[in-house]
Amino acid sequence: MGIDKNKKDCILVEAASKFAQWGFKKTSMDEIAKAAGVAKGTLYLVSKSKEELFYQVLTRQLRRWDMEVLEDIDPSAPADQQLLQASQRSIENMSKYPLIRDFFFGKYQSLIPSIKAKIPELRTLSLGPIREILQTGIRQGTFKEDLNVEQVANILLDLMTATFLFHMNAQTSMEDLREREETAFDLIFNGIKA
Amino acid sequence: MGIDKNKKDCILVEAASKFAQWGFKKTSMDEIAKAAGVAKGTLYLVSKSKEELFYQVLTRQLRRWDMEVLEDIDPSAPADQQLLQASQRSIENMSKYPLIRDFFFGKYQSLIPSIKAKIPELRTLSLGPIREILQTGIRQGTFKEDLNVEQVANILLDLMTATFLFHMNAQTSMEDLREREETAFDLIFNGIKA
DNA sequence: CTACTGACCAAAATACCAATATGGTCAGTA
DNA sequence: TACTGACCATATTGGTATTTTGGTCAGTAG
Repeated sequence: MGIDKNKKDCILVEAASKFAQWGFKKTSMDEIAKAAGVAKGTLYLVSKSKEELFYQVLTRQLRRWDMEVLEDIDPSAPADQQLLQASQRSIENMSKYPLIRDFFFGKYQSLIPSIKAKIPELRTLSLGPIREILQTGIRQGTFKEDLNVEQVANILLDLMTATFLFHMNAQTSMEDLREREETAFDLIFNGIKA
Repeated sequence: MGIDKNKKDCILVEAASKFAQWGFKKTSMDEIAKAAGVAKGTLYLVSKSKEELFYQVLTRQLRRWDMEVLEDIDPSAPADQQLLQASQRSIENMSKYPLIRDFFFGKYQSLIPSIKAKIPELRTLSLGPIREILQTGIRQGTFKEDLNVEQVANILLDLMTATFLFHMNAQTSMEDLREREETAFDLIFNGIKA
């Protein structure tokens, strides 16, 4: 019972594509339905509103993002190296996943009121890989054992977001971005204390 | 020769007030002129265009911001304490100086094309206090002596921006913001290495 | 029976355009 | 000569007729 799994997948994929291309406001449900080869009413078997559909797309992309971040990390490597790789991959992903990036930038805040209530859940999802690596690092003895994992993970995510935000605004070169990433990571890992 | 200093000050003050209240687009030159008790033409003795006037207002606010940050810092205190105070004050200032905050958030990027070219100068201004404290700290032996001051200062500014951005988006409490600030600072100072 | 459709509706967005407001200028004034 | 404000081309606004949109649901196909 319920909607066909393949049809649902197709709808969510097409919706993601359209939302990424035109943004939330400028993408119509008709457009999505047409792209998915489905009647408009069917969209409402997937989600009860456009905002809800967008939220589903967002969480889906976020899970894919997480997978991609974790996917090219060597679990047997030292945690600090894992963390550096995860950071770099996350920042790369900001170009690849405009919806997620805009969410981190707080763009949907004012545009989609209902998303405000969902921030905690979306954040929790976003923090997945970092949190895991931090915990691994603590277990391995690479990181301080009294680390407030949740707090530190949030700060790391903020830092990545801001690094990319600046990169976009100032249109700095990729080399500058890389260098900044590495300095930031070194700073986080070793601190600035003499 | 040139425009009267008091008149210029008055214009810049009123312009700052109006821009902060209505934003760049929704503030008219007529409005500013009226508020400053001056004819519209006089504004063009201060700057050759509206965008240029906005830029002048921005640099002025930025200098005031810097002064306020430095003003309640004890120069004889250890550099790490100075840095913490400067960070906290900067984040407080984000509420007080909406124009600066929006500049950090990259809001004028798309709105005022000419501001893109000015980013490096504005950034240099913004980094003033942090840079100074970092250098003091290195001289005092509080911070590592091989620190890339410019790079680290930029990262710290990014981190503050992002911390406040998240605070705004997720509408977290002031206590949460404070706690996050402190954890972030501890992280920057000591690092996460075991 | 039920997953799915698409004509349908109220509400929102858009295209259009006359009226107004705006950024910028410059001949004139105090 | 520092300053003014009427002036101009252009951009923005308000009003509104028209189209599009989010969402529904009676009906259909399998």
